[in-house]
Amino acid sequence: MARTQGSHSDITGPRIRDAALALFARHGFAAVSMRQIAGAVGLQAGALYNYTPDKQTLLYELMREHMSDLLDARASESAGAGADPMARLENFTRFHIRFHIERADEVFIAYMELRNLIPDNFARIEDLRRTYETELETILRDGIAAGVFAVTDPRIATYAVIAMLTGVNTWYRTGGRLSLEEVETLYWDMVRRSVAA
Amino acid sequence: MARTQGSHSDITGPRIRDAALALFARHGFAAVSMRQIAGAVGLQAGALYNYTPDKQTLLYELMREHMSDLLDARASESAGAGADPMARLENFTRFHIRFHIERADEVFIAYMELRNLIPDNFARIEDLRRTYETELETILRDGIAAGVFAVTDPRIATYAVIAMLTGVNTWYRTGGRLSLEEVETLYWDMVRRSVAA
DNA sequence: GTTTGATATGAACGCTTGTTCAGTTAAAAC
DNA sequence: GTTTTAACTGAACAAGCGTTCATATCAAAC
Repeated sequence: MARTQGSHSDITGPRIRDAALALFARHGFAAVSMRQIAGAVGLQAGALYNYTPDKQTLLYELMREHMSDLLDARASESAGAGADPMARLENFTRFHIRFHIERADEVFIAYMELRNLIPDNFARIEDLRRTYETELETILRDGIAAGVFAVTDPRIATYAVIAMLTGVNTWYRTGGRLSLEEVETLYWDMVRRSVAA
Repeated sequence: MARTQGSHSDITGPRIRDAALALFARHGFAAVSMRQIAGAVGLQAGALYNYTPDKQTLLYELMREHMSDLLDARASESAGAGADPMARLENFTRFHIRFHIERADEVFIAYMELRNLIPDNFARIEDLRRTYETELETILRDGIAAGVFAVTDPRIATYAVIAMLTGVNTWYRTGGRLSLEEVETLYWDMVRRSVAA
């Protein structure tokens, strides 16, 4: 009988998700067939349905896990960040760049394939994203209240900073001209100046 | 006989491109069929091949025209912009936001569907984009030379500013809280501070 | 009024799609 | 050693895909 949730050992489920992730990132969700995914892990297409109820859910789970990982990783790192808004903003900036570069495929999918989610799933992913962005907005508001930031509209500034940071993914390649540490510092410099009082 | 380039009156060609544009933007290139496009303009699928040799070229032409329009519009506006780097940067910033919001569908496609282009077409579109971005990089370099900008890495700063500005498209909706003029001013404020000496 | 030629139809082509399922396999449970 | 059960295959399903083409339509040209 078909079965969607894990049993005892289950190494196949993650392998399918990894293959789907790579293929979706390279060719796009709509352009990848279940047969291609199955082929990438040495199975026939029908066997995939032991691990996912359908293709849509496979995509949704990839996105949900990614956003969930993002929020968990962020929670770990912001835990010991102290109260100073400037330090928190630097911490957020460097974290965002590092995490997003480390998971370039997941990030790409989470941005590009939103329209392939059914409305319910779309709303859930957007909710997680809003949670993440709200932390940045809070940092900005705290900094304004403390007089260290001069920002007219914290919500718009949040969008602006996130877009700028996520943009690193469009050009950064490992082994290029700049190390990740250098990139972080360059961007932190621009973020700081764009909001500092 | 089939024919790909315009004849005398030709209102159908543009109507097909408009329909394809809207459908590609909403559902993605791979998820839209030639029959859907044809249906949107009241034709059968076969008739589309009087106007385009294939689906791929239809996509490529949409992107190419968009990038071409962008470069033309930019050339017109930067013509009378003077020599002051600060003024040129403000002009570029406001132009970018305005043009990209006015053509949200085209922008969306030009970013999202790059991977559906065959390599030759991809290279051509990227070339046009690089031309556009180079103007911003030149403004930044001129401003550094003139001592009005303090930017460590002009190429990275170009990427950062473009990403920040294009990000407006992900949240801006006409009739929302802020007018386009207000958005331009908010972003110009952040761009200016992020690069000013 | 006939001819021309562009424009459209609608059926057909071969192929791929997501998904289902009866049947095979092989290992674990008793 | 037999039974149970999860995992997988391979074929099938109906539907849809991009594209081609013989044929029809109909306005403009002569």
